[in-house]
Amino acid sequence: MDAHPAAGKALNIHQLRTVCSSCSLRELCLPMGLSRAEIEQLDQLVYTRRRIKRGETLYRAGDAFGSLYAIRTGFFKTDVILEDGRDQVTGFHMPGEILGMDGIGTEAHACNAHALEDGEVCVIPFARLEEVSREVRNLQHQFHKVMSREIVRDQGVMMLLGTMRAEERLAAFLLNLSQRFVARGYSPSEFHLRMTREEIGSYLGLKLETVSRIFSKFQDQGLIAVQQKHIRILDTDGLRQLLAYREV
Amino acid sequence: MDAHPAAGKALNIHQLRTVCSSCSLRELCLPMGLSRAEIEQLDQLVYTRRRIKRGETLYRAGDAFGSLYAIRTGFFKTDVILEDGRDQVTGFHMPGEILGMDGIGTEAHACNAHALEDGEVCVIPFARLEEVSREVRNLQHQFHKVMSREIVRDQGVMMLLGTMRAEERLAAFLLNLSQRFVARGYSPSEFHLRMTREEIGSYLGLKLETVSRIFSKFQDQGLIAVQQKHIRILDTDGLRQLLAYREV
DNA sequence: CGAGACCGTTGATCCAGGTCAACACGCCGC
DNA sequence: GCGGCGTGTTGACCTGGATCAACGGTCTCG
Repeated sequence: MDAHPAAGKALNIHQLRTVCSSCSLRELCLPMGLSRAEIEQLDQLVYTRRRIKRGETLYRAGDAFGSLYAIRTGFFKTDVILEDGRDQVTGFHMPGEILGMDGIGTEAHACNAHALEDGEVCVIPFARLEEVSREVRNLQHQFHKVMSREIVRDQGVMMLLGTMRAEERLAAFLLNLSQRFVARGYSPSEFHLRMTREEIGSYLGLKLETVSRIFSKFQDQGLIAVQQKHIRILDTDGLRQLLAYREV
Repeated sequence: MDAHPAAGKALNIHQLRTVCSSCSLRELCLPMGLSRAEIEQLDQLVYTRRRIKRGETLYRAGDAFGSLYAIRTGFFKTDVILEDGRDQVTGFHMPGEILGMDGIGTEAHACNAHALEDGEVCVIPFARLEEVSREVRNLQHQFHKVMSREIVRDQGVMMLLGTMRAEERLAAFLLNLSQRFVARGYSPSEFHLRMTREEIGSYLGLKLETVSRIFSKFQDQGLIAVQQKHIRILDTDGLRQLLAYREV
């Protein structure tokens, strides 16, 4: 801690830490592809952060929609719950990803977003985002891309749920996580699962016992090493072949 | 046919038929909620139509993305195909719905869009849409809502594929179609399925035999009357209860 | 209007994954 | 350090829907 910060420069350390232009995730998040000047315009609208503790919700289905949230740190899940209690995890979300776009259409959130570990999000007031993106062409386009990619991601999940067998689903899940960890500078082959077997199962349309069994099977086959939530991928190609493999 | 159209007024019958402001779907489609003046600005960018014959594709996965498409007439399906040939129908689409948003993120389409019957779409050049929506606040917002609703729709499909049993899936499917037909002024209880059992199965993550069997079962139970592709819903509440019904 | 290709239905059988049950292993607070 | 609870593993068994197979209906196009 600087006892005597140089005047001016250090004045806004807190703000500096808060803005997109100095954020280490800017290459993954909404500012992706924007120029320095454009990111500075983004800075003007993203000035609030929110800390979420593990187990807490960022928003719930039915909550009035007002903002999007960019994940800064922590791991989140989104889910939808039916009246009868069945729930479907619709996604796991990492730093740099945007949450809350489900709320735009109806002014109310359609799903629940939970923190799987303590984390922090940047609050992006949506009306302001629309305002600024009317002026910053690239921001507008970038935001459209983010939404579009969410639609494509969802199609991938449908494919997984609709056509794949249990082993393929798990393999696809692990490879997808691995890829996303790499993009964030983490190891592609060794990571900590923040979610339970039940949550993985819900996401993949499987029961927790099945998830557990297949992890054990993959371990027996030398594809991965599992120790509770700690996963090490030993044979990426082997996992890939599980996906590619088809009788004909 | 007017042999002697009144001068002036009839000059642009073709154009009149082409613009959003005189389109009967404007309450469902992109112009939803826009003022007369705003819709006229939309007219300036939507001036091309494209006819698609049954069985033809509107676009294919990998095609360069340039435009969105608003369905004017006809029934479409979108699907994703894996290298090994398995395919997943990701949606069935009716007049007033927007196709192509999957392409924005990567500049290339991520799925295939096929016409299930002869139809016509309005071509919406995407760069122009972004341009105009930078000027027309409500158009911008409306477009964001359309994308958001697509995301929410996808979450519904995930729920269906991930947590529902075969009968529930079919019941949900029929109720969803019924609802969308009503919104378009058609009968809620009697309609023609444009897709095959196999396509329904693909969408619902079931095999065509299962779809066929459950249709027969629903018929035996007096819930619906099926004759090939012609469906009559006899007991809407009965179908709803299939969804609501849970052991606890 | 007749042949052939789809498309849909139904029956018999099979099996992937669900269900139920027991137990093991952290991890927490006391 | 101990009891209890949430989480994960594994086994035995069951079942919903897949698979395989046969056949009937209907749309299409020459």
